[in-house]
Amino acid sequence: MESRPLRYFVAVAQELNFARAAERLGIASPPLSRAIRKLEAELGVTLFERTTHSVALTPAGEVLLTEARIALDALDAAGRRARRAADPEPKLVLAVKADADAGLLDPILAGYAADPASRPVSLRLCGWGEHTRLLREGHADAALLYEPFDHTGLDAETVTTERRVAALSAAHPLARRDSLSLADVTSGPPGEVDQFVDEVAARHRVRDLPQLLKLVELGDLVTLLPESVPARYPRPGIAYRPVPDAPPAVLAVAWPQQSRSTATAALVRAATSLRGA
Amino acid sequence: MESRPLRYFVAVAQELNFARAAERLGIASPPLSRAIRKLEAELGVTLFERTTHSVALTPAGEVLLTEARIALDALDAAGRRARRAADPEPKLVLAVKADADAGLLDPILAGYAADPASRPVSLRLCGWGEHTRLLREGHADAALLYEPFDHTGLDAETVTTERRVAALSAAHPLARRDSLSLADVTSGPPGEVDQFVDEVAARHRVRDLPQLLKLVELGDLVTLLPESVPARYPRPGIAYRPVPDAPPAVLAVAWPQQSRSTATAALVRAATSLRGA
DNA sequence: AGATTTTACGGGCGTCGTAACGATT
DNA sequence: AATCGTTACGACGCCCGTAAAATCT
Repeated sequence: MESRPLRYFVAVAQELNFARAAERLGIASPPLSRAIRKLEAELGVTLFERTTHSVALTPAGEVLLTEARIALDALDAAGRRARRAADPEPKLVLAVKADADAGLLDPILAGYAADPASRPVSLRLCGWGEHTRLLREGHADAALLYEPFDHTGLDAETVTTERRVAALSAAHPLARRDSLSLADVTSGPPGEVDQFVDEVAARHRVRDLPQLLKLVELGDLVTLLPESVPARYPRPGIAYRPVPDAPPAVLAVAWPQQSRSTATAALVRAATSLRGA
Repeated sequence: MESRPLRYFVAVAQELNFARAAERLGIASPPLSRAIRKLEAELGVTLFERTTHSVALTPAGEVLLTEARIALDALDAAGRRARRAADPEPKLVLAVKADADAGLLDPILAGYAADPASRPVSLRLCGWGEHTRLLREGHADAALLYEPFDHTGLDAETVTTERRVAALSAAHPLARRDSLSLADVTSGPPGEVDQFVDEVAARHRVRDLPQLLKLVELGDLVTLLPESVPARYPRPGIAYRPVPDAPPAVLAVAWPQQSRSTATAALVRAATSLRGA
């Protein structure tokens, strides 16, 4: 199994259209069509159900898509990590989303710097759910992120857990109460709080916390945040109210499972050693 | 990054000899030499320190070797899993080493068969430490195996924990005692028991339990075994003695981390539901 | 009729193999 | 002298691109 046909396959599977996929790959349609047929022949499996005006994945194709993404990520990561291993002054790259650190980034870095195995740290700021991709593709050595996330190929340790607060407009009727319950906020089935939080952000096309808070201030939405946020983002127009029955927010440090780096291990030590504090 | 040069690289890194690696790959030396140079150029990194009569990996090469193995395994696994996904009557392949099941294989299979999500099971018997390779390369859907093992790319749950017993010749002086301590048996630093067990087997080139017991009977060695063994392998010439201070043997069920198969999930349920019993 | 995938054909680039060279033990 | 990695060179094959055909909406 070669990697190039697999890249072609992923492109087609994403576009579900040979012409567009070919364009994205920078080749013409015919070679692409043949490459896919050859791949199907090699595997002895039909990957796409094609009619002239529609392309759909077969069950085998679905499986290959998820597996192929993993394999191709690993391939990219291999090259990138080898390159970085040749760096005479290797930096430790830590992926963090702005403000998604429970205020612990500085103490973690301070504790890390004191470790003899530590290295200079390069922060890689990233957005929603990018952490895991950066780790899997070899762009980052470690990441600081909130659960839940896809643990595939990663190891992780909990850094801290926080209670949640609801953020709502100061003018909102619920703001008059001192404390809220989960049902007041999510209005959905319980136990899906993490999904709820992600969906709120995704639905409004919000990419960072200040934007989200702006929408809250305008009364457009109510959301749940870790309790470390209010102290760092006081807003006159926003009321933060505890939600005692909401499950806690879990901040974790994650790293590629196969990592054998002592520098990464030291960072994990530094991050987890704050749990007691 | 293409997969073929990476396969070539792994071959050279394993053989540390271009000629032998080329032979193993079924090509001549020159193309291999050029492929490696090209790969080094692409990465901008030196992978081997070559003098005419010695080839050694650079640090970057070491990193690439471990990463490349993972990526190539994932690539193979992708093809194999896609093939198997096209099977209209898919079987669940369970990797087990003979006698390394704490006697739980039958109950697990029985419980599994009762699950509506279950499928016909095909047992894949394997040897020392092969389980993880079978999982990673897509040959097996799940494995039943003792800790410790390399968890990279795998998820696992504990099935059961067992106390350990020492197996020694009935004629051995220690056999007169009712109970032994760890120090009597390992004679090495403590806390390395799992390593000790593996090494005993590796050192004597033993591939299965009956062979190992034969050596024990002859008085050639003393080893630690899970306490489920004596009942299934009574031997007049062998004394089994409890070792209370030995850490327990942990039997686990493992599966590829990215698995979304309900059939695999059902097997895991069946295996872990025996914990209480 | 329009859009899309697939077959047909010709050209180029990559990779391979044989042969010769250089270097080290 | 022998062994091993590398360079040189000629050839084969795979993959690509353009053009045309087939098929479904």
